[in-house]
Amino acid sequence: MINITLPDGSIKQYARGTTPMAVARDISEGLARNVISATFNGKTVETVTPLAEDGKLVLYTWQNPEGKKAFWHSSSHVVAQALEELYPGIKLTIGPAIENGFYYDVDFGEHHISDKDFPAIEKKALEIARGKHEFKMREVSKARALEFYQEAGNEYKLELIENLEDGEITFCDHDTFTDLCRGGHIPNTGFIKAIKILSVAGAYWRGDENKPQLTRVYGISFPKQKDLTAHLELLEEAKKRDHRKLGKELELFTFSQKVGQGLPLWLPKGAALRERLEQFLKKAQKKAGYEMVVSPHIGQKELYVTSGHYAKYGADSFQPIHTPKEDEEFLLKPMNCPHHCEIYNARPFSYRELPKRYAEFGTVYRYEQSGELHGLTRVRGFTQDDAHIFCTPGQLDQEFMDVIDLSLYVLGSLGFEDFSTQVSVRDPEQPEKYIGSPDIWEKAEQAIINAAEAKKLNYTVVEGEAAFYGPKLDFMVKDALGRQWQLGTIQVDYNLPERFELTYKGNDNELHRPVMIHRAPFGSMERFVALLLEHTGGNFPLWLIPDQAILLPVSEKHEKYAEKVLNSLENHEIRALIDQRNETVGKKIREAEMQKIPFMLIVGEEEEQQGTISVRRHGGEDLGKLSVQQFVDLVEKEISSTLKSFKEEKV
RNA sequence: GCCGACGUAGCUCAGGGGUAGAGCGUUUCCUUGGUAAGGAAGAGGUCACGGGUUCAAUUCCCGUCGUUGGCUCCA
Repeated sequence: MINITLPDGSIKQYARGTTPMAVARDISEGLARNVISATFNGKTVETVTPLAEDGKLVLYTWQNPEGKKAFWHSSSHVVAQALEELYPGIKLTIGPAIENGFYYDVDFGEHHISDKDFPAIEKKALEIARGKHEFKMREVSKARALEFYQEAGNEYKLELIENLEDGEITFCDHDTFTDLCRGGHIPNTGFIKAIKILSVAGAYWRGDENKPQLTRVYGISFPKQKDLTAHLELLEEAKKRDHRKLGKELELFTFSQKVGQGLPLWLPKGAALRERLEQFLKKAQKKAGYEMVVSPHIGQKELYVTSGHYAKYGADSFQPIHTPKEDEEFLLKPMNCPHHCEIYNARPFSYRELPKRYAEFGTVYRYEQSGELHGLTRVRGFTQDDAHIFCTPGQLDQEFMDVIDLSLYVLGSLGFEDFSTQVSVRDPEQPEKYIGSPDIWEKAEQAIINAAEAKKLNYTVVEGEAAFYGPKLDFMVKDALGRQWQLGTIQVDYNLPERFELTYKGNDNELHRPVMIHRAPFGSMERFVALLLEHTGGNFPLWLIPDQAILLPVSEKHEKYAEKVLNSLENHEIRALIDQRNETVGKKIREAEMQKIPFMLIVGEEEEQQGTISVRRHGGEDLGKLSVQQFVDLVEKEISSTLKSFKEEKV
């Protein structure tokens, strides 16, 4: 007999060789029907794997992420079988589960597939799934495994097997299909009731652009047809919220082929919105002791050689700008920090004067590869809400925590409640990727973790994600559809002060190196606006939205009155406009709704008589007739409830 | 940059070897209206660009540019 510990802590005895499925059946018939995956002592096992020792067993259903993983991984086997049957001679490589679904990387050889082929693949895969074929794992010797794929002529699988130890190689069979596989499957293919092939894309073998390019087939599957329908609806919703679509509809920004790809043009409404975001942050930064600085868009190449950016990004950035003078070269600035270092260098500082906090909405240029460009989230010219804090090593912890406060204030004011943070540290395996000595890195990493602890942030540490000049803390925001975005960033930097020979005089009358903090709570204005658009679906917070109210005169007779109301709204700094078109009220309302304007103010005979406005909220709620003053109060109250000032005194 | 898809009116899209269509928008006229589309008429297109095949190309083929889904990278 063996002792099986379940997640609730209970221990049950079973005959040696029992299976997770048998345990599930012992607990309840219902669980047995739903269990699709299990871990034993932390290791993924099949639901039919015999358990030979005491241990902890966790059973998973579709409701658990682990269950979904097994489900999607199993689905990739089924799709792979379908592909092999439809396109004989293709070479399969790897087919893992991903966050939402799975993919299979395939060398299609002579075959070409496009989205027109998806329905046939889905049909074939579903046919296979309906056969309720069991997934059966078996151990295979390395020699046998190599032989199998040599016969199949699949050099990719051979490469995978070469890197595995004899004795740990397993194959998985279902129906007529066999694949090299580590394991973690659902009991049989019959659980898969809905399969959707989502897209195909190129992907290099092992992510290396020097290796052959494979075709990656993305798909997703579900245990119920209605789950697939719901998922497709979510994708539709994401499409509706796409910032590129909304940006066009709401006239915020555009792109021009003539100007160049990846170079956004901000339209008046978008520019004004950006301006409000900047003012909002400037106000908070002023309170937090920042000083604004301004630096030009280009700098001598030498500047970036000193900073190390040239060595790191030179090849991938805009090529140097030459002047009439021989050998003189300038670069479009890829970052603001070198300029700010030189601003710091403008005069000597005493430790009594630190920290210095230099802020600038600095526009930077990076030559992103054309395939990387995406709406406003990945562009070639963008404005960072950048600042660099120069402080003594002793001030670092406090400064870092203050920046966290500022970032939290920014997120709170814009309605992001669901976020986490990530501490990015070195990859210990690749020290050559980073500049600066290991002990300096060690100190910087520790400072960040200390601050995150002190601020009780929900954080995870990720190795290898640090910038080349220092570790960082990133804010990861979940938007309304649950998608993760990387936003503001705070980075510690001991390297640039060294490179630019920054100093301050300490109380010992000696020169010391300051520490630098790079930080950008928005990240970049472009990306932040994109995220806000997708998060809010275009329904920005009232303080930020381009048009807060629109006056809708019932007929031309009431335009004069509408203008009068508009005037007094403007005196109260409410952004409003009048729809003066010769259209019916119904039509004006419909279009104001589609423009997502928060308040529709209907003015007609009655309102003019009473000196009121009829207020309709976006979405249809009727707030009745209000005086202009009552409406102004309403707007002001709503704004002040979301937009508190930074470090507001409690009264 | 690489692989796939796409590029038709200001916008969203249909069409297809014989030089083009819808809805919305826009213009003009009628209508002066009460909480998500009042009516009529008109204007608007070198079918992304360049080449090839063809009697004939917007349609088929090739290339370029751009957009897009990924790969690598990053704010």
